[in-house]
Amino acid sequence: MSKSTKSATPRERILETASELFYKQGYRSTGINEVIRQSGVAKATFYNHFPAKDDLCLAYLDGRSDAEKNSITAQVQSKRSPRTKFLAVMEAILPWMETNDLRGCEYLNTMAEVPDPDNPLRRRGRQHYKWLHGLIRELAENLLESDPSRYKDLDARQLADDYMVALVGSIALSEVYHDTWPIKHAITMVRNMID
Amino acid sequence: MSKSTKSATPRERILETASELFYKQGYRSTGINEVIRQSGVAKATFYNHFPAKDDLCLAYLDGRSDAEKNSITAQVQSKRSPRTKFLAVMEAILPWMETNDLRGCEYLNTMAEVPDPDNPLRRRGRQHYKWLHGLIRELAENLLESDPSRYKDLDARQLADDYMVALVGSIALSEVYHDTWPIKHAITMVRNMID
DNA sequence: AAAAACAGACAGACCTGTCTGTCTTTATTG
DNA sequence: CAATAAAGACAGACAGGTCTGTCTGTTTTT
Repeated sequence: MSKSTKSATPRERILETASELFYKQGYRSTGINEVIRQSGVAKATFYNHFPAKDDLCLAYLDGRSDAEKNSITAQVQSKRSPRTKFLAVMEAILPWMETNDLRGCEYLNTMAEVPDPDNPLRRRGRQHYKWLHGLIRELAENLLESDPSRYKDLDARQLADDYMVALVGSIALSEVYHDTWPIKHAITMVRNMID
Repeated sequence: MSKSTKSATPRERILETASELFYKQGYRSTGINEVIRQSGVAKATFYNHFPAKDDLCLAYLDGRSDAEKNSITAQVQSKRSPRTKFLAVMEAILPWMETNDLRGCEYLNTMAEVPDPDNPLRRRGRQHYKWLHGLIRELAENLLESDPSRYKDLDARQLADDYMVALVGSIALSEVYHDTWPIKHAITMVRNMID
């Protein structure tokens, strides 16, 4: 048992430990036994909650997805204008990445370890990115409608696609370079798209 | 033994087999025994050429890097104008990705499995992307110098950074969506950067 | 004759998942 | 409230398989 995870339920302890380890070390590099040991749980208890390792990974991805959705949604709502709401998504990436040791996106990393496109783990990644894409698309539409004359040359769909490419590219590149400059750069890219 | 890999030397057979398997299945998911079996080589022979599995992975990444460098360089040189040379890099990604079952970039995928930033495998990824970045930067400078009045508002450095973010983002996204639209989209993005 | 490739047994560690049995908590009763 | 029943958590041995890497010895190539 590692930290102040004593009061939580076994399932929570397992999931919390696994999320950390899967993210830091990768999915395949992290063994069930390591998760069990660090979460201070009996093996039977573990398999009672998660029939197989893949189920644990699914729970990990789902948990992260929910947390990210809540975090991003909150940050968008905290802004006033359509313009600042639009920019908020990309701006949220920087602090998130900085607190994560530049380990990149959990979905991209997991997908790299799971080649089969039909694997449920991969579906989760697609789902999450489709959600993000939809959100950005929506924010783009709101922005364009807020000042049609100014943004008459822009198309919401294309704008959202541009946004996604820049966002994902900056995350992946920052992992490659182990530096945050690509994210800072992508922030200005997104800003230039609409200014 | 799988294909027409009989005439090649054992080392070549090993490397060719491993490159396929590592790329398709991932590094950790591919066992040495599988490589040995499929390349039709004795185990002692394998360990005679590659002291450890990581050495094989390094050779795999280096081989791919060289091949990509040659391929991209050739495609750039086949173009005439600075503008088409500039665009050639991004345009080269589409056919490459299509022939690869949208499995994405071997460096991004491998780096996801190797968390330690100082691991030599990760260094290789950084090296390769720095090379690519340098090439694009050079092409950007040539482009800007070719018509200073037209491109007076552009900065080569920033242009190259934009380019890299779009390029990497489109590769990662196309793996997520298992579709080539992000790459096609990034091609127009790059085009819009200079037109 | 020397170097390299072949074939494959083997060691030791690690993996996921099962199983047995005990202890603790929680829920349901009288 | 108190006794008991049921559910869940604990501890850890164990099975069966896979992993990397070593080693022995034979055959082929140079």
